[in-house]
Amino acid sequence: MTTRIQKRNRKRILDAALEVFSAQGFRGATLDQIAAEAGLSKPNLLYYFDNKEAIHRLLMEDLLASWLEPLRAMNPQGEPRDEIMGYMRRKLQMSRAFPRESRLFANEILQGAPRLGDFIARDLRMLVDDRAALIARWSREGRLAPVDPYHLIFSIWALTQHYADFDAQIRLIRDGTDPLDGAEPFLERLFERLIAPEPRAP
Amino acid sequence: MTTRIQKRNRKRILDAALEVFSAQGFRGATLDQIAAEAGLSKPNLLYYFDNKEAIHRLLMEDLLASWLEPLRAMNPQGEPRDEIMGYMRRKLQMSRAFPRESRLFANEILQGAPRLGDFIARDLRMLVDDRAALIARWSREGRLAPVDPYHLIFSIWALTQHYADFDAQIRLIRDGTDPLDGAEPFLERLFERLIAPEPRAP
DNA sequence: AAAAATCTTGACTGGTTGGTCAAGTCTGTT
DNA sequence: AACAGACTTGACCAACCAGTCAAGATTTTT
Repeated sequence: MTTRIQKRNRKRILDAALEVFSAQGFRGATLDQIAAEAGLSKPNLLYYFDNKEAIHRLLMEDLLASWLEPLRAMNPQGEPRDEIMGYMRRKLQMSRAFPRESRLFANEILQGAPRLGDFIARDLRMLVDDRAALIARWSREGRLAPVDPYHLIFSIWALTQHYADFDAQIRLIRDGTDPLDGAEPFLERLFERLIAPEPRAP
Repeated sequence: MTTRIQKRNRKRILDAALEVFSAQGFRGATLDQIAAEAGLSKPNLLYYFDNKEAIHRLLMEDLLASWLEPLRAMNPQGEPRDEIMGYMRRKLQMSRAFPRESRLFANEILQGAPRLGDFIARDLRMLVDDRAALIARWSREGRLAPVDPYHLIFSIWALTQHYADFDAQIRLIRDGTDPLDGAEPFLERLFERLIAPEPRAP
């Protein structure tokens, strides 16, 4: 049974850990930093989680579901262009709402995916293969421009996650204005032009 | 005066440090890892560099020049579409030739640009502002499609660097094939379609 | 109110990390 | 060969780090 206090403190710890791990990576983060950020003592942290690894693992597990969902939500029965634009919009929305989660994921990949390797090679890969096949079919049917489906998916990842992962850089260049200002119409146009099929020869 | 041995060992150390820093970030990397990677003892490392910070700083300084150059090489007198496509191609080439440098930079930005903040807010920003103005002019003159110049530059960064920074992920999904396979034609097409001006109304 | 269960922390430990140093080895010059 | 300067390293140190523990404080249950 989990008490009221447990709920509150576990949440505090995970939020603090997300802040620190997403900025410093697993090795670069310390329990002292996380404890300070959470407003708890270090032994108290370890009363709620077995060790540093366990905190990180839980964050990762929470990440996984939300990471697959937008792509999984793509509907094979839908209108191709709406489905792809919808996926792009959902990913962009996630970068806006969960930038730290995006950076946590980026850190994991930069380090060579030591903890998420299995998930990526199995779950994510299966889903991507499936969606790539779907997009390839749509292209073959002339409902999308002929386009490499894997690179299309990667380009959606790259463009949407960039706004969260490189937030610090964009802020410094654009002098504090929200990095995502104007991003949505720009990306709409970009992908619209990329996937719009040429008018068919009669 | 720098001797033959100094030259060789400094290079070894910087190469090893690039390997470790780009994968672990500054805080996550240890001198022992770098020393092992370089095939030298730790005190020997510190015979050639004052401290950990100094090694990292030198890597960063080397990075700066090569980071600005492709954008600086954009020619205001050139043909707009060639200049933008050329810039994209140069950036992609850099991701192919220097993936570790790209990841080193990504790590720095993920951490909030603690060491490169000044450079970004001053040098990079000035250059980007200048090129953005150039692109805006080209758009106004009808030589490019009307497009937000900042987001155009960011999209080139996002798409080209993604192949270096998320290399581990792409490899796991594409089962070992070179992540950059097919990337160049895909990006050519993407940016070609994005910036091609609509035929003018007569 | 008192007992039980839960929560909190100061003080500690063993291992790691960045960095020092004195003593030794190697290399180039005469 | 012998000397000077350059290079290398084992042994060490203080600070930091993940994690432990016993003792006390707080909350919940009876």
